[in-house]
Amino acid sequence: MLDIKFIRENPEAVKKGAKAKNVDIDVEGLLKKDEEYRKLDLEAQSLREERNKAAKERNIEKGKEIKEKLDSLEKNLSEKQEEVKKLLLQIPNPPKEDVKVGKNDTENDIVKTWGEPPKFDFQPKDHLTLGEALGIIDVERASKISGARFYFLKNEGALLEFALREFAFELLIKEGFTPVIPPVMIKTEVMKGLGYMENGGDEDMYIFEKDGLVLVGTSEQSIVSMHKDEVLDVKELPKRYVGFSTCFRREAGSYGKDTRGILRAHQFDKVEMVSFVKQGEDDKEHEYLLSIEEKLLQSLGIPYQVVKMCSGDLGFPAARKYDLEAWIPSEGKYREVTSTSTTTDFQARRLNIKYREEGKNEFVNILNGTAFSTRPLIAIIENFQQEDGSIQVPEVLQKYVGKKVIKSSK
RNA sequence: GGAGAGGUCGCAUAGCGGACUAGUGCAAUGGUCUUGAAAACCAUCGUGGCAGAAAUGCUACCGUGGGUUCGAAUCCCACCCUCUCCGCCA
Repeated sequence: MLDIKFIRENPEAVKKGAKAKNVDIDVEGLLKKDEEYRKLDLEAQSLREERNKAAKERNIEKGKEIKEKLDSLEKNLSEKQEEVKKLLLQIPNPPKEDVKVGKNDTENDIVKTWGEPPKFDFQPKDHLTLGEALGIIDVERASKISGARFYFLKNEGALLEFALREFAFELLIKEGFTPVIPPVMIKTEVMKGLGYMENGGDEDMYIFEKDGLVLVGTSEQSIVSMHKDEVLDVKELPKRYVGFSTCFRREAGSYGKDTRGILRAHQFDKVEMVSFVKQGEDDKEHEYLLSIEEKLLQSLGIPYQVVKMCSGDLGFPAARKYDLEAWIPSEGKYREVTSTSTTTDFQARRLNIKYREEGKNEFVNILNGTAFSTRPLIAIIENFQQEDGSIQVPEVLQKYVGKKVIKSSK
């Protein structure tokens, strides 16, 4: 959510930002409604003033008269307020100055490439073929009991995932992040507050009507909401969390896309970073989160490229976003494995998360980034495959997996 | 699941239809005193909105949403949450 005052003063900038994101908004309509709202509000205020006076004087007759007027006025007022709010919530966070204006993912820029794609003197297999043969991934049985887009991770498959998690947690705790395991179900109201249920976002969610709960699509949703309606002490900032949780996505509208293997599933695990920083310090923090994500992939030895999203490929709350794409040999291309975004004060305003400095309250800036998810597992399996179908375990993960090579036990 | 208690300003507590313009204590901030500190004392001290150049004024907010009333923190209804006890259960 943007500050209505900012919109009043910078309507052109707001329009420009929305256009760059391909979002249709009605700024003029919003400002007109806002003006009407303020006019009504002023009237209501002075009526209430009279009402309070009359009550104090025990002027029952006059009080009754005012009450009647006020009742209808307040009804209009709250309707108008709803209309303003509805329009306000439809306005996306404008992209940062340095973000290229572009239509969609075809206009994203590769800003960095690290490592060399491995050269195989045999035909590399994909992660599912390898995983099934090694007995570490089982999609067939998962579909028997849960349907499409589910998987079992078994044996070293399960261990590899724990290894990624442990490795990420150890590194991030050293960096001062607070480890956290958040709830994976949050109230529908809270999810709405996050702004993820608008524009059809609810189509991608598992919703429990009876309990008023929603399964999170990323632990960012629980962790960011953790400080909802709080005023943080400036001394606590930057406040950084590393969370682990299972994530749930209906993947509606992605039928036929990435159906093979475990790249796109209804349920997967993710280690997520969330930072709360002072107003204006998000650029620095964004580079920091990016550097951590790079360090993690580098430690594994996975070749990757950093892609800076153009305006049209940014989500609704993001002002800047980087994707880290790992090399996937079976596809012969880079695929997104992690990403990081700054939402500036957009989410904070919506969730009412502030910090106090020198007696003044200010909205925090909130950023998020993936440390690891199940996806890097795919990159490991494919990049470190051997001709005999075994997989070399990255050195940094060996102590967690307990071996250097994953071989078929058959 | 059953029975009870309770949600008030950062924290703790008072208030249970009209002087509540929400009191008090603690914490915090500034100051006095002190070589420095502690203590003591003095002062300041909730959030949002609107109007205003500003000083300031008005208004809303006592878990949330409705209702009763000229007037609600206070009464009524619904919901949410927390705690205690019992039952069940990782």
